[in-house]
Amino acid sequence: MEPLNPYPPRFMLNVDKLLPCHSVDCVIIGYDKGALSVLVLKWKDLPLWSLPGGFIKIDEHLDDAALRILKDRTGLDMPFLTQFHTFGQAGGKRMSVESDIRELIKSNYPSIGTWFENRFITTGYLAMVQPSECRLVPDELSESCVWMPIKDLPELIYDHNAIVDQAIAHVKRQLNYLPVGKSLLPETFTMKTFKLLYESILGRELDRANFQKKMLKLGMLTRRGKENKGGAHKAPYLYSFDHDKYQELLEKGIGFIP
Amino acid sequence: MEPLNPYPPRFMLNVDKLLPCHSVDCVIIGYDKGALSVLVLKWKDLPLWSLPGGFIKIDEHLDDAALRILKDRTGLDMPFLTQFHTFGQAGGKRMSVESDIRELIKSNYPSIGTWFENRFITTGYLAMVQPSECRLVPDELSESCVWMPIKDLPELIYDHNAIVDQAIAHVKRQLNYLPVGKSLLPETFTMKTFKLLYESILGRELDRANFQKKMLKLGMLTRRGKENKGGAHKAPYLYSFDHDKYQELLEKGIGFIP
DNA sequence: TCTCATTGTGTTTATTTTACACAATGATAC
DNA sequence: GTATCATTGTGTAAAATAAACACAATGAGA
Repeated sequence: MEPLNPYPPRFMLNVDKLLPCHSVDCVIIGYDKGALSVLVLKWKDLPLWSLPGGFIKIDEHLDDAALRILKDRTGLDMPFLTQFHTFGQAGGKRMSVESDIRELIKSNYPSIGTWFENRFITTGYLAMVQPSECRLVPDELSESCVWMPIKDLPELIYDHNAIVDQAIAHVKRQLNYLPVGKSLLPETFTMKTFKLLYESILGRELDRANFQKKMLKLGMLTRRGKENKGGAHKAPYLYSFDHDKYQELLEKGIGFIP
Repeated sequence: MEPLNPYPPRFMLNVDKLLPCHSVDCVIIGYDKGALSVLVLKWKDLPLWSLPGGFIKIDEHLDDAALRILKDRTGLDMPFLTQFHTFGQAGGKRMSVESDIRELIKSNYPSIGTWFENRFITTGYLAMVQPSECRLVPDELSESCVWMPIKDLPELIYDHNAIVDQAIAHVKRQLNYLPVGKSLLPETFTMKTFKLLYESILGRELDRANFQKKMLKLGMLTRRGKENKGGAHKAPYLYSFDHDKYQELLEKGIGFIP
């Protein structure tokens, strides 16, 4: 005998313990093989993609809600995480897309009730992580949780594409105050990797020689030996961050890039 | 015959049409006589000071709520207004102060009911205005609405003092991207006034000659004649902004100050 | 051992920042 | 009138920084 409903309710929100008009969306950025990626969720049974997000418990700090969501998706405990904007749209584009999605949710997950019909204000959080450190786990509504190159993101629900754009713009503008290197690079890395990271964020090429000299002069890098696995060329040094010095420079907002 | 309740309900919130867990607090900054000031409200009948704030209507954009609150207090239609942080505290300091205030509100404004017992997430908005352009109007809970020098603010309710501090820190850090001159200075001004404004924001002295040359070189100032009312000294030029050029420089984030 | 893309560092030039000098101004005091 | 003087507008030299490019060293692969 076939089940009557091919999409039985597998998801239950404890709605009574959540703030009814505020949510969190996370733009989780990773860097791998020379490109920036964002963590996105593929919905169960539905042709929808979205950012990892969630709701805030009645007695939970907003930042803690973001941390919890991040930990649930990536397993990470102490990632770099900061809010970058609160999106307060009441209607317009968001609502028009939402109506389709609401229908889909209603028919597939009737147990959620009218929760998704609430009007939510959502705070966008930016996280920067090392993909290799993550143990990706989709949420109850999703079938998978994957890294997608920022240059080639699928269409996301609501205004999530715009949220990603704004997160990237934030990173670009706040570059001198964000721990991009420390958060996105592995423990040791070559100067070429470091420069490529900056170039993918800034969207422009940097002079190799000047980048190298500037970074070294800041005094936050420690040489860790040589990487002997490249091709037919000089083996580059490996570097790691002097975390104390790095933090000190960041707080003073001393620029890595003018 | 005396009224039974010396504090009759004079204030009614249309609670049904408001988001129940989100509010807006405005740090409205003005500049006058060489000092930065913030607009604060003195509560009716209570020894309390607070920032202008309010709630968001169900179908209102968060930014529009902030605009509405700002217009209600100052009469201004097109001020510079931007959000700078969303405060998501669930308990701690905020709640402990809040309990006193809740008692006061309950006994004095019983019609409000338990609204103020909700847990609110609040988005801080920064506005920069010219005090001389404002027609100050207190809100329903307040008896007055006044400019207070930032250096000498009274103790404010909740965590409003911390919100002000964070707003100022935001202005300092984002100085090169915020229209401080255009927003805070009158139509015409002397270079000395302009420099004093930057000095009060940055909290340090700037070289007079270099400041002047740099600002002139940017090409956003128009000379408007001389100010002939000073003391025994050379009369300074008056300047005004070339608004198009000013906007262009701001968007590119070209620095006024390195 | 020769090749060669890549790497580390040096040098030169242009630009910006900093510090300070100095003449011009114009209301005030005499 | 005119001498005074704090302030203002501009200039200039020194120091620091950024940009552009040169070049030798490296080391796996041919």
